[in-house]
Amino acid sequence: MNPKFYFLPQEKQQTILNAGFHVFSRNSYRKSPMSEIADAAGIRKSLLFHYFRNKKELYLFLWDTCAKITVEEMERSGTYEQTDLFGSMEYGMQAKLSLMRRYPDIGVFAVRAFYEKDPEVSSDIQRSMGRYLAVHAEKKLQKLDPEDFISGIDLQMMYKEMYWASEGCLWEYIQRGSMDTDAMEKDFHELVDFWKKVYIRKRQGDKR
Amino acid sequence: MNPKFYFLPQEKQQTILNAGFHVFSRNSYRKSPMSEIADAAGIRKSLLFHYFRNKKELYLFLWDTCAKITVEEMERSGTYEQTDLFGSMEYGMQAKLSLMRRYPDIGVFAVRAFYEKDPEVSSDIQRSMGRYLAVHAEKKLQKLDPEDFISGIDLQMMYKEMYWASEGCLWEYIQRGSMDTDAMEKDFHELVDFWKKVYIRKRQGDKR
DNA sequence: CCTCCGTTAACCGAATCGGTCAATATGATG
DNA sequence: CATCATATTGACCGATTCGGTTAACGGAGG
Repeated sequence: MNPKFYFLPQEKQQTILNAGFHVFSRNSYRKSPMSEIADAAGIRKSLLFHYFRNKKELYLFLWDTCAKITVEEMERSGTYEQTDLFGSMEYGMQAKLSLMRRYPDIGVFAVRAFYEKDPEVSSDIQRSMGRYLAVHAEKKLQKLDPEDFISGIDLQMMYKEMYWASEGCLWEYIQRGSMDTDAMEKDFHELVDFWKKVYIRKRQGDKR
Repeated sequence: MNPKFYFLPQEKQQTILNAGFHVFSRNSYRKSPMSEIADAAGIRKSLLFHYFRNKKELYLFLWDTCAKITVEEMERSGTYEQTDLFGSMEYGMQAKLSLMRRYPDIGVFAVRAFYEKDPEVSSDIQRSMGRYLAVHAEKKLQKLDPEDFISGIDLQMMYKEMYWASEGCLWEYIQRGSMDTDAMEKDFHELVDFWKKVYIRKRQGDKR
């Protein structure tokens, strides 16, 4: 990638990145034309080729950038330091939302890239994935105290259910095409509120 | 559409339909080549054009077929007659699963077609949608008796949460690319079980 | 042998693809 | 104004792919 790209004004860089995320998130690698990305970025195709030698380079650059800023955002938000389940859930959501406000299509792009089958890029994606695959939050489950939740509840199932619900909510917005992050934030917040009310054990002496 | 298509053996019809659902569900209308569909169906492109005059005709035929068999399956399964919320949820899921066993990509196809923007087909899709848009299950909510559920629960939120969770679960399978309907059935069933345990009010004198 | 018909190979013109490059626009400097 | 470096573009290329057509193939039945 041409280092001159980094000297572009932040805003222009972001526009180009978003154009890439957008097109690659809606089509497979092979069916994502550079021309379409250039159009979405408001520049000419030739300029896009000026910054990135070829399509593959742009694609992998987007993938790396995606991983980089995701990790940055997660650390910045303090999600990892949260010990409470619902707290970390909400923090994680906030991080995701803040990311999606700057890069609306980054989430779908990441998923699609991860499952991309095209031999021209799939191996590179999978290889670099090994580096980024952090020890996922599943560990959280073992630290949960059953006494904090309503009696008899299957904590693993609860966690899975919560995960699916938030993904399903996200999916609804994705399908619609418009990424109204404010509405999403509201929905997510209501979800967490609902979970708290339903799943948390009410102890005698608790306020509320 | 060439009426000869109907005289094909059921199995071959289904193979062609599935090939169409598959390709159109993974790419936009414009980026779904007829050749790819023919390949997926195991026939030559020219034969595909023998049954369907052009791409648009095939696409709209798939859309109509999709609507038709969905309605059929819903009626056959008896989902509409279910009065109990979780019962209708489970019946609906079973109907969806039975559909997806025969037509693995029909669900994603339907969603994608509904949001398709290409001017060559979007207007036709939207127009015919008006005919199929049944009075959705949302009415169910008003018939629910709050006494049946744990006290203080927001029923609307509960319903929304359940919907999202099932969609999120579905999404996970879609992304993975493989439609393991048996595993899905297991997951869905466990979900409903979980909901029942958590949301239903336990009355004194209830068995279990 | 012929006829019928499902099926195909070969082909067509147009469009699109990734990528190149000479030319132009822009802006700073002297 | 002239000069020069840099940012950006238009025009172009060869290869491929697209939707769609058509003549011919090949097997079954008479």
